[in-house]
Order: sequence, then structure tokens, then C-alpha cells
Amino acid sequence: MMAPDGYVDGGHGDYIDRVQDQWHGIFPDVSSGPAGIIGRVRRLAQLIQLQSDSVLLSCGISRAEFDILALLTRTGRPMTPSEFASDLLTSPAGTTKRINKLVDARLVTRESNPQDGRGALIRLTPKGQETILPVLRSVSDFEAKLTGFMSPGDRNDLTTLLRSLLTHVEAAQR
Amino acid sequence: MMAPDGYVDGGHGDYIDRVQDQWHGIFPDVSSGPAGIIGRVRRLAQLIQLQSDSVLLSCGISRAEFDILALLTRTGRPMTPSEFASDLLTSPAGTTKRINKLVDARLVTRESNPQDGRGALIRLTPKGQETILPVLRSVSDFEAKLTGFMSPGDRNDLTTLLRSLLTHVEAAQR
DNA sequence: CTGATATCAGTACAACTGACATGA
DNA sequence: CTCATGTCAGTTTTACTGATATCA
Repeated sequence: MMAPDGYVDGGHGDYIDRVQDQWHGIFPDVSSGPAGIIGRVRRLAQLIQLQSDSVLLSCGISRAEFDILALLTRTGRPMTPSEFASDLLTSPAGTTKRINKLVDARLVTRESNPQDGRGALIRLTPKGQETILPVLRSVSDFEAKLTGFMSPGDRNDLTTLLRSLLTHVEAAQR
Repeated sequence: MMAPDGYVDGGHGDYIDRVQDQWHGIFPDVSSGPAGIIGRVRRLAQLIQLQSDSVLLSCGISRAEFDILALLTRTGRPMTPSEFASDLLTSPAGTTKRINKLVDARLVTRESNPQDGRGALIRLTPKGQETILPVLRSVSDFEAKLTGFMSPGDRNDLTTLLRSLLTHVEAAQR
């Protein structure tokens, strides 16, 4: 069914459909289209976070630790605290605290940066690599399980549409 | 370009494209398809949260307060703390604290439930209604601005695909 | 009695702000 | 000197766990 503003008038499939039915009952003339996208992105992230945190917990690692270790793994090189902060959108002080916990756990080392005396260089230790690899596999399996029910075509379409939206939201960030 | 597992091999449009290029440089044979969806949902929610919080801040209201006031508005009836907790996925004690702040601000009232002596009933006050209505408009405008660049067809497609994914994730929740 | 509802106290965690030391 | 980097101290916020009172 098509609403006047061009949005599909949802059935009762998920949380957001129920939310939008409620809004429509209160404000019948207000478009609920954008919230059908933004609301689902937010709700999905909330549920995924919940489930994904329990995957990490079963690996004995926190989300904060995972983010830094995964970032170090995928760049494959030592990185500075500034790089963590700008990639993970955390404050400088918060970044320091995360690093300290990882240093205490011997998962990373902190060296002074030979190129820049102000800076530090955070390097993954062998223990850090051993720790993060199975976790990466678990997380990857978890993500595959969540999306595996979709057809390859739908997954491609969703990926493309989300990329388009993310590109736009990133541009609005600045 | 199509990867062997049926996922589009992304260009360099957004944060996740760059992340996936890094992963592909380290583990060339691992599928990065699911993370192209899950990663974007997470990143989108993070950026949207950031921008949306600043919209709320400019309205002088916190996210926690907004969620409860919006829920009360869209159901159009007094609700119990249990209902807040199960809808917003917060703990009972955390829910009580949120309500206390709203009661202190005179935005809601707490009455004992005549149908159930154990329970409470939270009701929106006139001041609460006056407070939340312009905020709802601001948030709605913000959401429309984020999605307005997409074609109606793309918005429909994205909505449908996200509904399908959310329905699946909700089912996995139980 | 049991199970559910709601609250409170205490705790733990995460993040921020502002100050500061260091060096480009 | 000014600006950037990184760290620390202190504060605030937030949510949780466990215990408790109440009542279906």
C-alpha cells in the first residue's frame, strides 16, 4: 500500500511498524517515512549491539577493547592514539584509558614515536594477536548468521542503499 | 564488480568501504559481505545518534527523557514502568531513575495503579506535552533531512529491506 | 506460597572537561 | 610563540546488581 508521500504503509512485521501505527493514530497527517528508515537503523543497532556484546563477553573481551584490537589488526601496523580517536569517534582521554587497559593486559605495547616525540605508537603484541583472531572469527560468524537468511540480491541491494545513506550522513557530519 | 560470494565489491564511498579494503588486504579470502550490512548499520546509528543528540540538546532534553516522553505521546495513554522497560530495553531500576527525573521536572506524574496495587501509572502532564511536541517536530525534521536526498523508490526499497532484517533480528532475540 | 512489580542502595563503568607536560 | 599530541585528575552520568516491600 502506498501513502501519499510515497512511503510504503507498513504491515505489522516489526517494532517500527507498531511504533508507526501508533504515531499514525495520534497524528494521522504526519509523514512517518523517514522514521521507517532511521528508526529501524537505530533499533537494529541496539539489538545487534546487545547480541554482539554477548558474543564478545563469551570471548572474555569488551567492546572497547575489541574495537581497538580489530583496528590494529586490519591496518596491520602500529598506530597512534589520535588515529584510534578519530576512527572510533572517542575523546583523547577516553582513548588513553582504553589503551592503558590493553597495555596492562599485555595485548598491546606503547612506544614513543620516533618520528614525533609528542606521540605514542601502539603496537599489537603476539598475545594480542592470539587473543583477537578467534574473536574476529566469532563476530564474523555472528554477522553472517544475522544476514544469511537474505537472498544474495537483497543483500547487495541493502548494502548499496546503506552505503548511499552512510555516505550522505558522513557528509552531513562535517 | 561481483565477488565470488555474491556481494558487491565496494568502491571507496564510505567508512565501511575503507574498512573492508583493509580487511581484504590482510585476509584476502575472507568474505566481508555481512559486515557490509552490519557494519554500516552500526556506523550509521553511531553517527545519527551523535547528530540527533545535538538536536535534542538544543531542545534542552536528554535522549533518555525523550524516549519516555515520545513513548507516552505515541500511545496516548498512561503507562507502567514495566511497559517502558520492555519497550526501551532498559532495566527496571534504570527505568525508575529516568521516571524520577521526569517527575522532578514536572513533565510526568506517578500515580498508583488502581487496577494493580503493586504498579505505578506514569502520565504525561500538560507541561510534558508542551515540552515534547516541538522536540518531536525537530527530530522529525532532522530525520527527513537525512533521508530526503534518496529517491522515493530507494527509500521504499531500503525501508522494506530493513524491515526484513529487523524482523529477523527480533526473532533471533528470543 | 509463588511470582511479578517497582523502588532503593550501593557499585561499577564509561565518558567527558579542563589542566598540564611535551615537542613540532 | 602557537598549535597539536597525549595523559592525568576529578567529575558526572549512566546503568547494573542485589535486596526489599508490596500485592496479584
